[in-house]
Amino acid sequence: MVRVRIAPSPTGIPHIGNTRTALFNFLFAKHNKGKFVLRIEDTDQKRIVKGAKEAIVEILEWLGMDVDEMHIQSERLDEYKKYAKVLVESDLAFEEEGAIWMKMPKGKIFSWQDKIGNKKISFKSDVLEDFVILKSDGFPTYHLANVVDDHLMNISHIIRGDEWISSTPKHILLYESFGWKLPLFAHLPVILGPDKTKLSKRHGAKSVLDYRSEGYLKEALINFMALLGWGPSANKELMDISEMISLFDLSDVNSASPIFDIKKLDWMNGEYIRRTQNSKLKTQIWEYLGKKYPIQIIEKTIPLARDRIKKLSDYLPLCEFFFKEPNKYEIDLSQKKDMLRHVLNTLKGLRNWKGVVLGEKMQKLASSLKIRNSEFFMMLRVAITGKKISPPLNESMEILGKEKVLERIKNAMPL
RNA sequence: GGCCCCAUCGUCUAGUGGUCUAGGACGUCACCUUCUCAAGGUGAAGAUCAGGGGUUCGAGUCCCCUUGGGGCUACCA
Repeated sequence: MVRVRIAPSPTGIPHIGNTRTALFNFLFAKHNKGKFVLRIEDTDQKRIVKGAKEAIVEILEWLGMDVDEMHIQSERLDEYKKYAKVLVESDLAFEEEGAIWMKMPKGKIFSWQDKIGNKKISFKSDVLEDFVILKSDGFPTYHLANVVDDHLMNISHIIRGDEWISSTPKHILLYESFGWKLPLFAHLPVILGPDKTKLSKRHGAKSVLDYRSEGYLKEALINFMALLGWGPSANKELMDISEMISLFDLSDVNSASPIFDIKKLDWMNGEYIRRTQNSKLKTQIWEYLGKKYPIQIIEKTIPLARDRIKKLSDYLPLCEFFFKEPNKYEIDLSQKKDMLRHVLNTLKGLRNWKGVVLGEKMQKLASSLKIRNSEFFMMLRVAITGKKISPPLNESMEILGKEKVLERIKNAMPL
């Protein structure tokens, strides 16, 4: 029975690095029809950040990584004390200054076969030192709590970040001292930032919640994280979660540290937006914007916007003119008064207010005014939207409606 | 400093001794399409597989060294 766990400490909001570790655990568990356990490692009281635990749970829920069990270490203090005592009684540990220390034996070699890269890693015990397993405040250190819990919770595979490699010999010592069976270890290479150093809050690594509020889709984020250090042999890129689950294999995980490149995430997010059904995208944008804009108008604009946005947050800058009048014009229209008047007069008499019809009319008008199409449309675009970049004008005018279009052209004409 | 891990286009990667004068994706550039911007289509540039030694008939793929990068070295996790 495969049982894996993620063991975050509630010292901050998880970023891409922690979350990818969770994802790999999740994929591995599901692929093997095993269990996915969440264990909050809140054994360092000083570093606990309020709300972090809730954020961890929220992120897992948002991404759809449902946990089968949840444990909290601070509720299990008796357990750790009990096992620390066992070690003291068998003379493998000792007490000093209120803390309990594990004795590091000499002349031993600790080694294991790591599932990432399928390589043997070994450490000489002589370079290691005695270490604290129970702190003087009564809380265990990571090493003790981790080993005790992983054993008690029947964890079969420990899939965690690379930064734990140097601690693994300590954990092996503990397992051996208790006479417990060793789990399998898989140490994931850490994700590096563009500066090639470890992704961390200190380096401004954004929390996963930040990505959500910037308008990234969970499907895109998951897909992107999965590809950081994992290359399915099929060489597939765009995959939904069920495909990832069926393809996932620890032996396909790279040993080298990947660098986080947001450009590819942006592209992927755009891909996912383009694959989202109109009706679903409409709701997502409406909710993303705090339900403040009329959903009927959003709905009409979706076909025009979907190919033009990479993130949900790109929608408003592109489509804001549908909801309110421009308050400035990106091009000076002061020399265009005559032309705008022509447009106004032509449009006034128009009965059939459809994009195609508008298109034909405008083309004709442009040629009769002897002005290049592109120039003509640009003038009109700025007059109506205020901007040099907008969705296609004819369709936008149709959505906006005759009344508003006429009004805007009028307002754009300098006195 | 010590110990450990790592090394294929700018980035994510495919590649597990011969089919690799190294494939795909993002990004970049050009062209097509076009009312702007996108999207889409076509194409291009971009990696002497970090460097040097081996092993082998043959190495990106195995071994060693060097270099570079990263991690750990707390009564943090």
